[in-house]
Amino acid sequence: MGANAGSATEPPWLGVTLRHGLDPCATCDARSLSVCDALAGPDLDRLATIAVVMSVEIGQSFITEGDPADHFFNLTGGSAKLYKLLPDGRCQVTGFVQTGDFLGLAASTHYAFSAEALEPVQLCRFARGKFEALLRDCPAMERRLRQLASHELVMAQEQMLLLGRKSARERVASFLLSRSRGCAHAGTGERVLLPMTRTEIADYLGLTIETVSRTLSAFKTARLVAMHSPAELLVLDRKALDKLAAGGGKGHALT
Amino acid sequence: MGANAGSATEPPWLGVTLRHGLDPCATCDARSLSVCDALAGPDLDRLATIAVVMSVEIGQSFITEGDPADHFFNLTGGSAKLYKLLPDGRCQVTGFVQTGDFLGLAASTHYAFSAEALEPVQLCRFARGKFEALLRDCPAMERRLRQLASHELVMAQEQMLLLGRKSARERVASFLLSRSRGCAHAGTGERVLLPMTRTEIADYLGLTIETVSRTLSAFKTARLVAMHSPAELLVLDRKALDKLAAGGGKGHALT
DNA sequence: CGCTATCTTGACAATCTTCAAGGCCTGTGG
DNA sequence: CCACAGGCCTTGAAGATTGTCAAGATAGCG
Repeated sequence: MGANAGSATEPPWLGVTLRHGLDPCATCDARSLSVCDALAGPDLDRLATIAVVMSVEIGQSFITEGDPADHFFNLTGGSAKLYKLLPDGRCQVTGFVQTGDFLGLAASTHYAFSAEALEPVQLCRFARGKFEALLRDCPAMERRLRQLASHELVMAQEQMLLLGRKSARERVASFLLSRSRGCAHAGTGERVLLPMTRTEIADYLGLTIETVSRTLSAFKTARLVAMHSPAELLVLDRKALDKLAAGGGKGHALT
Repeated sequence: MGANAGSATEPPWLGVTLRHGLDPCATCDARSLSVCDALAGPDLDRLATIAVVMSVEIGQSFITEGDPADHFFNLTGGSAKLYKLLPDGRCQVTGFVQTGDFLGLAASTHYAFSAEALEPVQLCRFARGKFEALLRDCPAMERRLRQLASHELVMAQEQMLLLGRKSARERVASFLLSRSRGCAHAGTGERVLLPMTRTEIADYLGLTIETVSRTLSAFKTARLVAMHSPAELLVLDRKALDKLAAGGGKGHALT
C-alpha cells in the first residue's frame, strides 16, 4: 500500500505508490507492447531517468479531466477506463486501456478526460516538459506517437459511428467482438473477459445499465453467447455477432 | 454522397481538376492556417515539389472509406464533410473541415472515413510515401502533426460525449456554439453559417433530420436564435445555449 | 414564374430510459 | 461451515424522447 493518505501536499496521487526504479525501462516487460519500444540504447536510458514508476489501486483515478496536462503515462500493468463527465454526472467512457497503452495524447494544456483504475494498475509517469524534450531528440519516438494518435483517431471515429448510428444490440455486439479479438479459443468459443462493471459498459456504449443487461440476456437466450459469471462470457456464434455489429441485423427476431 | 459515374480509368478523381503549380506553397494563402506553417526555406520548397494542387466540385468525394490510404490532403479552400457509412446506408459524419485543415491522419493502411465537398474545394494532395519521407527530415512538421492529431483526439472525445450522453437539444446547442466560435458579431448576435444540409447536421449529431429541424424551430420560438435562411442563423441568447450545451437544461420548458 | 429539392410540421410508433423490485454472487463474521 | 450483508446484476412495467411515415411550406434556380 504505502499510499499518501489524503495529505494536501500531493492531492492528485491519493492511493498511489511511487517507486523510483533504477533503469526500469531496459527490463520492462511492457516495453515490447508500448511506444517505448521505439527507443533503444542511450535514449532508453534517458527515458528511464525521467520515468516515475507508480501503482494505482482499484477505483482510484490518476488523471482528472480539466487538470493541467502535466504528465504522460504508460500502463505497464492492469487496466483502466477513460471517461468524460457532464456537470450533472452523466458519464461517457471514451475507452478502456491496458498494459502497454500510452495516455495523455488527448490533451492540449489540460486533460480532456479522466482515468480510473479498473484493476490494480502499474504505470510509468513522465513529466510532460521532460518528455517533450526527449521527443525533440528522438524522431523515432515522435513518429511512433503520431502513428499511435492516428490509430486512436481511427478507433474514435469507429466509436462515433457506434454511438451515433448503431442500435443497442449492434453496440453490444460490437463491444463484445472488440473485446474478443486477440484471445481466440478454438472449440467452445472465444472467451471474453469483462473487468469493468455493467455501468461502465453502458457508459462506454451510450446506453443504460439495464439495456446492456437485457441485451446480453437476449444474446444468451439466442445462443449467441454463454455467460459463466457477469465478468466472463463465451462467444458461441461469432458470425451472427459480426453481422449484428456491422449493422446487418437491424430487424431480426432475437425474441 | 457523390454520384460516381463509375469510369474505371480514374475512379477516385471524378470531377476533379489537377493543377501542378510552380512553388505553390511559398505563396499559399492557407499556409498560415495549416500545418505547412511548420516548414520554411528549403523544406517548404521540397513540400512544393510533392504537392499536387486540386479542385473538387460540390458533392464530389475525394476520399473513400476503405480505400488504400495513399495520400494526405490539405484544404486550401472550401469546406467538406468527413463521414463513415454502415452497409445499410446509415451515415455518421465525423467532422466538417475547412481551409487549412489537414486530412488523412485517421488512417492506418486504409482510410477510416470518406470525404466529400460541401462547397467547391481546393486542396493539396501529397503522396503518402513522399510525405512520410519529408517528415523524416522535418521534425518540426512531425511534431506539428502529432499535436494536430492530439487536438483532433480531444475533439473526438468531446463528440463521443455528445453522441453518447447528450439529449437532442443539447446536441444542437453544442453544434451551433461550436460553429459560432470565432465569427462573433457584436450587437445583434453571432452569425452562424451552415454550409451543410439538415441531413448532414443530423448525421453529425446522431439524430434525424426531423429532430434537427424541430429542435432548431424550438430554439427559434424560444428566442435563442433567429433564422434568416436555413443556411444562416443568428445566436440571440448565447448564455442559454451555453447552458444547454453543457447539459444544464435537461428538464427545461422550451415547449 | 414555376419547378424541384430541401426544409418544416404533424401524427403515430418504437426503442430506449426510468422507476422499481427481486435475485445472485462475494466477502465477512460468528 | 453457514448465515448475513451489501453491491451488482437481472428482470418487469410504465413512460418519454426520438424515430418513422406522410404531407405541406419554403427557398433557391433555371
